[in-house]
Amino acid sequence: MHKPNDICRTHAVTGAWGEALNEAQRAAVAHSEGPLLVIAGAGSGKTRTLTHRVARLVAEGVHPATILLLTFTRKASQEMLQRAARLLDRRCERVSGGTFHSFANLKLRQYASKMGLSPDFGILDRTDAEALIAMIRKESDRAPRQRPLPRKNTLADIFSRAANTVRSVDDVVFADYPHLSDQTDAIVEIFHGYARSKREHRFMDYDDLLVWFQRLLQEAPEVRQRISASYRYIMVDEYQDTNRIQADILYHLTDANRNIMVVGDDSQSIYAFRGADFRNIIDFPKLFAGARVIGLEENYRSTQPILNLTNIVIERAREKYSKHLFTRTAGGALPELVATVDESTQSVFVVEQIQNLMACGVRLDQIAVLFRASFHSFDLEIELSRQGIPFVKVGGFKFTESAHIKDVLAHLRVIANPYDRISWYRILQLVEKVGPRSAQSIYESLVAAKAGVSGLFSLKQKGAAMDGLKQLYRAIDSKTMPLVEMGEAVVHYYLPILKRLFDDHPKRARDLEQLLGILERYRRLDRFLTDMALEPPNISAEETLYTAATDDRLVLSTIHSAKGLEWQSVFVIWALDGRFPSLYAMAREADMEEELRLMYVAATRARENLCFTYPRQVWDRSMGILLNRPSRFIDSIPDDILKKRFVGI
DNA sequence: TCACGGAATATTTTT
DNA sequence: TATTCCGTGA
Repeated sequence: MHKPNDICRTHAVTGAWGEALNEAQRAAVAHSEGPLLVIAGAGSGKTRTLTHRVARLVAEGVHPATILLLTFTRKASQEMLQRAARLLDRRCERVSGGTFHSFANLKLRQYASKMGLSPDFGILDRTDAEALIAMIRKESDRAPRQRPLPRKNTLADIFSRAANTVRSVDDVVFADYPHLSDQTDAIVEIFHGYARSKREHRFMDYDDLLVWFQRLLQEAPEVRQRISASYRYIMVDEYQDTNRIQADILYHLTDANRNIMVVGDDSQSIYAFRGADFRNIIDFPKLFAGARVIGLEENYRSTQPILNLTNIVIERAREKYSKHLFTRTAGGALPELVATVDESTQSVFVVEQIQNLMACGVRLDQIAVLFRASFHSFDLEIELSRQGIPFVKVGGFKFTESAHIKDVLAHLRVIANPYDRISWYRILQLVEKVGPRSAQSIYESLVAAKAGVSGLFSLKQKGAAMDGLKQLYRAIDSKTMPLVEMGEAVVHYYLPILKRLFDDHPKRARDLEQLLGILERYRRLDRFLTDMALEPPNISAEETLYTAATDDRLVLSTIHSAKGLEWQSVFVIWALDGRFPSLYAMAREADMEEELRLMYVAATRARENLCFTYPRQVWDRSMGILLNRPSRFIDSIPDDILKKRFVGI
């Protein structure tokens, strides 16, 4: 099925490494100078096209380091370069690239002085950022209020959205959080406090990396010239998920050479809630006049019956590059829409179907269950455990975000920077008898003492906590030790705390061993800490050495985390109007459009079997309404495209 | 001021 | 599921 007739296997572009390309892909691979937009439909060989182009350029003698490949995840860029290396040779691995954030980080440190920044800034991940925001919020919360200030999580969302959409905090609150508009002044004040504190402590959060890099390129022409001249070819993956700052960064990066190729699918833009603007892809030809546009519409993934359905779904979108996916494969089962009596019947039904598929010889890891929100799978998880079906859940928390890893990292961060307020607060409160109050006073006297880590003892009365603080001091007074010993000392100190705090400490202790293993690969603490924030190891919190042994497991995933992946059989559960699209999205048309695209992404993950399920009647407590329709995105589709079924008890 | 336990609650989350 | 919130007792 991967060998349609018109493939030109003898063409010079593909001949060297023999992997077939279709005509559109070949045109994209052969493109050399000037801007190029590739609209790559789901399953149309996007990655193949990118990797072939990298290999082709390198094969023709372009120096790898002058090719810049920007992606959203480190994993994506690694995989692409490895594939290119397999096509050609290891030179492809020397292509410049990585994530927007890691690239910004690199260049910002290099040119920090141009912007009056210190090159040794620390990086705040989302958890750190929230912790700092929480502190600022507490400080500014002296006056009595009729209503509590928004939670730290909400505040971080607001600030991040303001940065990513290049709007003021006022605007964001007014437009996107109208229910908080009576607190706008307080929110803005916290925002300024947060910004001030970051500068004072030389911290950058994820958004700052992009914002400052954009500013550097814009305000320092000589730097812009130097950087842009050093990349002859720029390629960007998942362009539909870039935000305005990223688009602007790219624009500046092409100052010297206009050889930019972006690849994306506007129909799969599902990160607008984080500031991604799918208009970037629509506007690309306006920004880069004379841009060539190539569409990849031949699908190599799904059967025609599945594509018939997904084409209908995406037809319902308002604004898009219209595309119509097709395949040359014949046959295939109709997608199904199954109503069940209630949630537990839905779980039972899905499990039965999975068992049927297994009986037919389908491997478990070729089956996925997708859902809108990560808690939608809770009931199913229980049923799967009951039936002894192994599964992995992807999406949600990352290895480096779990509390125990953050705890250990915080100790190391204090060693790297003894005035790191966020980390001090965190580790001090791990000491017995020390709460928020004591942490604050200890930190304040520590800063005043200006004696580094040993300033820990500058506060006179600490009474009950003294013993714990001494132990803490012993663990982090290790500036001169080799890195690994430093880590070991911290973990050794932390293990008893781990046991006190977590019931599942054995599992978490193994994670810490892994962390030490990673630390061994580094020689500099600051590099290690930066990498942990920007390029965390690719393991989810669950995915330890232990569980990785069995990889034939069912996949449970949020739709967001499933982007770019495919399975033989896909179940989309909770396809209930009000859950998917979620009630939250219904107020805003743009949000509904994104939900629709999300449904499209879900449906296009399936190769052969696609099944939607929903509980027929669900009472929504928060809104006080009865949900009893299938998702509007797949409602009223004729039976010869989508087969309907009801499952009772 | 701190620790602890039970209850409530939950969009999505590449960096 | 797992984090966070809130009340209680020390």
